[in-house]
Amino acid sequence: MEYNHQSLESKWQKFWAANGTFQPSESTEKPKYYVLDMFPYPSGAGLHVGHPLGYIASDIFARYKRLKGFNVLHPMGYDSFGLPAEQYAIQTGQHPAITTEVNINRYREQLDNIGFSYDWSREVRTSDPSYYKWTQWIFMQLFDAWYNKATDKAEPIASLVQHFETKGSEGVDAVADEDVFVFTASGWQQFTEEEKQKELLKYRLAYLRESTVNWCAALGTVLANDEVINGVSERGGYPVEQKKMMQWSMRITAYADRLLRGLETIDWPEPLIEMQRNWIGKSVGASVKFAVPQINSDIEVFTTRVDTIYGVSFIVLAPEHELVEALTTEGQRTEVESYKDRTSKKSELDRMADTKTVSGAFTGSFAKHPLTGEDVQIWIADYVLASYGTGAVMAVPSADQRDYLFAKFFDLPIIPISDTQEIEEAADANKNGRYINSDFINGLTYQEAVPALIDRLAELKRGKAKVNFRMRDAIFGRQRYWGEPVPVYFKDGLPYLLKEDELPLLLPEVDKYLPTESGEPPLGRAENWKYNDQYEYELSTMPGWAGSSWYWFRYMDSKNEAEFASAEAVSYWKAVDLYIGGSEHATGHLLYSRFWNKVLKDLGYHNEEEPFKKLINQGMIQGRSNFVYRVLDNDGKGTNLFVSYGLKDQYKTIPLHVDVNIVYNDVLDTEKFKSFRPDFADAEFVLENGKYVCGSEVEKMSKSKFNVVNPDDIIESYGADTLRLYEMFLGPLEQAKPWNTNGIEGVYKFLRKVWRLFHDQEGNFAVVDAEPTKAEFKALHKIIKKVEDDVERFSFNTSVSAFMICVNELTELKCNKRAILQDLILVLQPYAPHITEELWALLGNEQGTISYASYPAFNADYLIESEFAYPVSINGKMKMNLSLSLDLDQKTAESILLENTDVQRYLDGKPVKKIIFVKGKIINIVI
RNA sequence: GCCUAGGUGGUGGAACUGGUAGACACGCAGGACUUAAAAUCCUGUUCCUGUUAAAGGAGUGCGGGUUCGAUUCCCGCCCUAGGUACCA
Repeated sequence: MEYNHQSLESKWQKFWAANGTFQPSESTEKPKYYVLDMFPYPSGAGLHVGHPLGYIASDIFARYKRLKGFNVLHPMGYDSFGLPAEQYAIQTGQHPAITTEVNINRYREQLDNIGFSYDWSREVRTSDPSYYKWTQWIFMQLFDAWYNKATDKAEPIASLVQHFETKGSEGVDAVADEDVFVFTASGWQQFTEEEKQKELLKYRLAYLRESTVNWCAALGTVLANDEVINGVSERGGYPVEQKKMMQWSMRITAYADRLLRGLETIDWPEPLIEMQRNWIGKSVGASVKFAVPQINSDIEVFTTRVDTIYGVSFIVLAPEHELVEALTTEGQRTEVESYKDRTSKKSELDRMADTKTVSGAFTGSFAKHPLTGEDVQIWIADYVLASYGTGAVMAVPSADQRDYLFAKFFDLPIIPISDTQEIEEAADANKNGRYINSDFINGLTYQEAVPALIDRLAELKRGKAKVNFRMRDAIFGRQRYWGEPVPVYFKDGLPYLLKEDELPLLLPEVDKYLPTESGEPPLGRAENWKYNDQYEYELSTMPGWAGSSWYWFRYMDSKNEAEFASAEAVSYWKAVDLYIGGSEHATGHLLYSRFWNKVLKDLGYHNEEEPFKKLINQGMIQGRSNFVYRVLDNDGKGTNLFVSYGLKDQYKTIPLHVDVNIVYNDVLDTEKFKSFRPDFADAEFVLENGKYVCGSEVEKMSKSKFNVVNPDDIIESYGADTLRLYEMFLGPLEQAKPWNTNGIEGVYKFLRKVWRLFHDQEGNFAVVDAEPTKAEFKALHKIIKKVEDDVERFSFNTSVSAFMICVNELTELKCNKRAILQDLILVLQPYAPHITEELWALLGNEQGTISYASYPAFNADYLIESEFAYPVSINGKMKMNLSLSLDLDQKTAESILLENTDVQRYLDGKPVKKIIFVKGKIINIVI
């Protein structure tokens, strides 16, 4: 029988599905292991060959762990709320649920073809009411919680209410809005219900507040900061403007420090950790108040270099700063107004791009330096951002380059503050010297000056140590249809939660998926969209990241109707042990998930501070486009003559994308090319060596570039096992690489060789029970050890090579012994599950039992060779081969060496200075 | 600018804590089997010198250093990819 991947693979895929082979047993002595893939958004284009890379890696790992005796949870689902289905609905009127269903079915079909060991009985879809019921439930938990800094965790809002009732606002140390009131217990009791709710909203983790949002008019929705790239929307590239709106927000800033600290406890790629760190953007410094007597107010600034305070020669405010109006004197009003006007006209994009030109305007007012009491000028300039810190900076031209340029341009004083500063050409921010021109810190070092200054400022009530974060609270509303409804209704303008048993709040039907005439979100079109026919429901829906911020819990207990997951399931499966996905989610999904995980922990639903213990980023697979070269006539018009790549420089040509699926190893199938496009039907070719060779280029995989390779086509011709092995063989998992089908034959050949090991030349099954030789055992034990090492460090590409070497060795040895081959396919099973299941069955084992078999043991004895020749260098240069027993001790080896006449000849009679041993053998002789 | 990762044959890539650089695969060249093709198998394939060969020399982005020995460690530079930015 020949290796027939098609019948064999579908047979085993059906077997696994019918037998529930990959459902973990809930009651077991085995240790648990949770392997998770980032679930996909089911787009209409289906999977291309780049998508499954990470899924294949995690599947290999999951199958490996099962063979190693773990109880493995390896689920899959769909992040099925999202913009494309809604855009499609706007264009065609088809309900997004239908589009989504169709796309999911196609995804499922494609995924099934690859032979993944998912437990599909746990599948989740974020757009399914039985799922989003719990997304809404979690929103309710967040609404009903506040962050207590004293206990450093979130607590039910009831504990805050109780505190207010008994002690008033005193002693509450919360992360909250800035405009919270101060009141006594009786003061609280005198609040009306409305006033109480209004006050509590300032503390809730999910809260409503007017905030500046990234409004994208073209998409008709607000976008999160990470959905805006360089001032345009990530999706579609439409312009984004700043707009004030009432918005649901999540108080993620309360967790800034814990999100930062947690990064040290998890095993994630360094670049990803770095990205989250930057995103959170913690800066340790001080806030300092500069008094402005004219307006009887203070300007508060944030600085990370309080030690430079005696170098302050002016203050700069963002043009949008709230005090600018009051500070502007009559004489300066025209100038300030025109400057504000100019900056407001500049788009965010221009303002970011243009960091070279210095601009600003003097307000005419002065502030008092908190320590010297001197007057410093107050300016406005667009290099100060309203959105960071306090929107105001103390300018120290001698130590900050931006301040330096500003001071030079407007001819403001530059005061050196350190004896090591060199400020002829540029600012010098070094902290190495001792201070000068700095009153009581003169002569001190940086380490001494900072605490002294903070103490003095605190004494004067002009400043204090402060930590500032770049991260903002996350906007949690989208003016969109295809998302989770927020389980909230409004009474007298204030939000109230639905009751828990009223969930899920189902997404209502609408006539169109567009905003209403009055500019309300699509839900404004729903008929009678009211709570108890009386109170308006929230009209915005949740953002895309809501459903994905907790989904790993749902897999633990996906059918549970009473809880998001049972306490038993959550305490058994704990956190995700291995998470594989792309790095594009670094500051979105992966941050929000950590946030929600911490909230749910604080509220007592589980006990894991971090949701994803180990994370691997699979590299993106790019497309590799092929080109043909069309010869141009004298008028520069395209002819029907195409010239091969190597000869194209002899003609005037224009490159055209050609479908990579009619090109093999860069050689064009000219017959297929003629039917590729109607106008190529009578194409003629200038060949080289009888072939038409195409050019190539690495680009993004996309339909328009004709470089999309569909996994289904590969599986059709080579099989899923080949696809799996080849995707791993392509290179290191974490590295980005172009897809190139050229090498796939080698992997396919390998699988046929495996098949032939079990069969004789006539194709009959021919495995014998004879005792294996030492050489055969050695080949086997080498591969067992290698694969074990490789899988544990996710080096799948080197394993594939090792398999090839092993099979070549066994072929050479004509090995057809059961004891060897049976273990070989067990080791190969995670990589190529179909062919190994088939061979396992051919060996007479019970069908399907391979998944529960244990990984073969590796025996070191077979790896140790007793005697062999190996090279020895003299003074680092390769000189000779020695044949020595390995387990010699150093002294014996030395004496043998020195007595050996061959060796002496190489040493030229010189004395030996040193003999270098590595792992028990002589590597080098120094003379 | 800053942060992170990386730079090895015609190509993808290998070399685990410094120890025979180029495993394995593709491609290419030659050969066997075959009427032929497919499939399969064998040989060669870093570059330079050398008629084949024997042999020698160079060689892991560039320039230095440490070491008996460096793709690996250190210093300085160049380039590529990803992230990020008037963040005070």
